[in-house]
Amino acid sequence: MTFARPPTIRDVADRAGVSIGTASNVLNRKPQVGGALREKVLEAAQELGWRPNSIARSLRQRRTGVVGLCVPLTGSAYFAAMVEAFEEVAAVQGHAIMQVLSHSDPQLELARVEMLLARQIDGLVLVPCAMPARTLEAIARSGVPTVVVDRLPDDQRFDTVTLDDAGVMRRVTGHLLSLGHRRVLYTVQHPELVTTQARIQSFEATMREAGPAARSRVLARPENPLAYAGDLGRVLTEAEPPTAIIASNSILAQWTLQALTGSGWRWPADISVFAFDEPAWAELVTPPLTCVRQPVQAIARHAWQQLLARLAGETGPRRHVVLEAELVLRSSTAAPAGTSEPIAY
Amino acid sequence: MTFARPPTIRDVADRAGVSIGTASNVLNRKPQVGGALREKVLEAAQELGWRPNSIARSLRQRRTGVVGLCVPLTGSAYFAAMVEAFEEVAAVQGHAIMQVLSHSDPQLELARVEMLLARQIDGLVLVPCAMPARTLEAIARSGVPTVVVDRLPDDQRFDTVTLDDAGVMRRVTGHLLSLGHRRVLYTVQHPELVTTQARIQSFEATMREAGPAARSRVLARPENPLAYAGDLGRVLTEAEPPTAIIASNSILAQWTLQALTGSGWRWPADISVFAFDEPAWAELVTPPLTCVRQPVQAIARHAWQQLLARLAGETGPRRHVVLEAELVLRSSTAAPAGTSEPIAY
DNA sequence: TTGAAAGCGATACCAA
DNA sequence: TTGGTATCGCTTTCAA
Repeated sequence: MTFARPPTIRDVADRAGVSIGTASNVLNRKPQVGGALREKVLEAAQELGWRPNSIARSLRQRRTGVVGLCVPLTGSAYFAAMVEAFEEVAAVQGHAIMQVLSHSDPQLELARVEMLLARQIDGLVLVPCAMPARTLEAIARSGVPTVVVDRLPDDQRFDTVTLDDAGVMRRVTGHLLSLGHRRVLYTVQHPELVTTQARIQSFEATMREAGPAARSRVLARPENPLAYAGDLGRVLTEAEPPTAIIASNSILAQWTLQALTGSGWRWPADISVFAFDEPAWAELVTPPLTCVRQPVQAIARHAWQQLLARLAGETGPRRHVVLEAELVLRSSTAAPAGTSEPIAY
Repeated sequence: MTFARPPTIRDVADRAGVSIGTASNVLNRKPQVGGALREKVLEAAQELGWRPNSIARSLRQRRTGVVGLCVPLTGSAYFAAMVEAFEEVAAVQGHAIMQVLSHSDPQLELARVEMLLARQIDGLVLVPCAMPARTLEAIARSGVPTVVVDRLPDDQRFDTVTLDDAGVMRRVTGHLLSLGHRRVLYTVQHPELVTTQARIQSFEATMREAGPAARSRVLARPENPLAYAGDLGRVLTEAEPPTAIIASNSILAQWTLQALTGSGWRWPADISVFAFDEPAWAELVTPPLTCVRQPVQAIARHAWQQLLARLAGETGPRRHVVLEAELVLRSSTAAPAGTSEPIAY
């Protein structure tokens, strides 16, 4: 059995008895093509089972139709949804997505993004990790159209699509305050993220505005569920423990509920729980989880649209889209035990 | 501001005063390269900020270093983990992964895979959807080394890595039987999947062996959580309702618990629940969920290793790896109410 | 060792 | 309209 190499456009042209230029024109549905030869070429291509070699095409056209996507991970519901959203919207126009994971590590992020750039991606969507300076520089130098998503709101070198973190956090905190909470704990995994910092600031400012009795507190960078459970246990057994917890993502939300369950605390009776992200299990736990539903589809749609505009040659100033998130109030938040009276907020 | 096109290897060669062949040799760390020129070339490349154009390289070498990955979706914990596992193992050797989603639709699957093939991927990992015949044919015709994962155990055209579905189901069913259950419901989303069929057969056979009192029942193809809740409610209010449910994946597990919660049924008091897949929330629900932990890492590792062997030119007969899964017994399964006595199994 | 030149498979321009 | 040919950026013989 002989391994014939896949037929090239030259084989097709030969078989149809035309030049390869003509064959190319036919096979790319160019208008200037004659009815007679047209048939022969298509027939020949059909018979030979010709498939375009998009590598060769990419080299010549200087575009690959591939868009890079770099996210920290896909295990979180949030990023998984984002990846699916991009895949869907990309396929529509025949784009392919090459996805890499940074594992929240600046070095890995840089390496993976450089790999994408070397592969001549036409555009890039980046959800940066905490210290993305070198990555961003490499991207800027490359000149590849890029949309930065979800973190890093105002870099003037890139188009961005972000959440209104401060605004969302203000509403989240406000909701807890209005329930009567005055001591609130905010737990975060990556305090260095711009996103996180905006949230922390907004959290603390909002708490301050609530008056002198309000105590805000931040628990940062838990290593693993066990260590986190330990930290939480310590905080919750202090003299004046928090009466509500805000978890900064679905992983921390999970760790939080696990820790509470493990120690026999109940929510919202012993402590209210509010989570950023809407995990799949939000309605499965009892009582169900109050959380922030981030507009993943809208993020993907805006980012893609912006990227397409740049790919089409749009050269205007950088655009910064800021989206709002929705608070989904369920039963894991309630007035703290022994509340005097709720306060309108 | 002028947009200089990125420097090519020719620019580097010119600047270093050598031929492009020599430059290429230096930049690819070929041994036959002289110490004097070597420095000059590297310096020139550095100064110009030269980056290899891997499209050009791919065209010449007839390999891209890209491996395609086609999975039904990434929303499920199982596939998300699989994607991460592949990404990790691929990056080690400088391979890139181009991922597409079939959304469990044969047509989409075919289209996406053909796109991958047109892009000259070196190899492919496919988790096929239910009716993959045409996709498989296209792949076989293309000659691209392919590993089929997780479904389709014995196709002689491809290497495969699968679970021992029959064996796992036998153990799952056996566990329920040994707890004393005699009426068991198995709910599945895609009854056409070879995997599912193997599970169903094994389920029914194992139940039959348990004697004439044993009743097995399969609920197939629920459309959505609501319809499923309706179906379940109907079955559970019959004269002799099942005392245990086996859910075929984490999505059905979620729907099941939601339906039970919604109707006020409790597990395992009213009904035991056993799930294939280990969702992130398995330990978050109360009581925690008994489930089948599938060896995702091992699957990815085996598949990748097999693919690398083929890429390296190995031509032996097809290899079919079958892996075992682990039963994680938690509290959502227990003896049915009013059991006379458990039966060793 | 180094250089020159021939591809890789397609597109795009220009002449016929 | 069609054909011939240069070209995309790089690797890889093959001579020198």
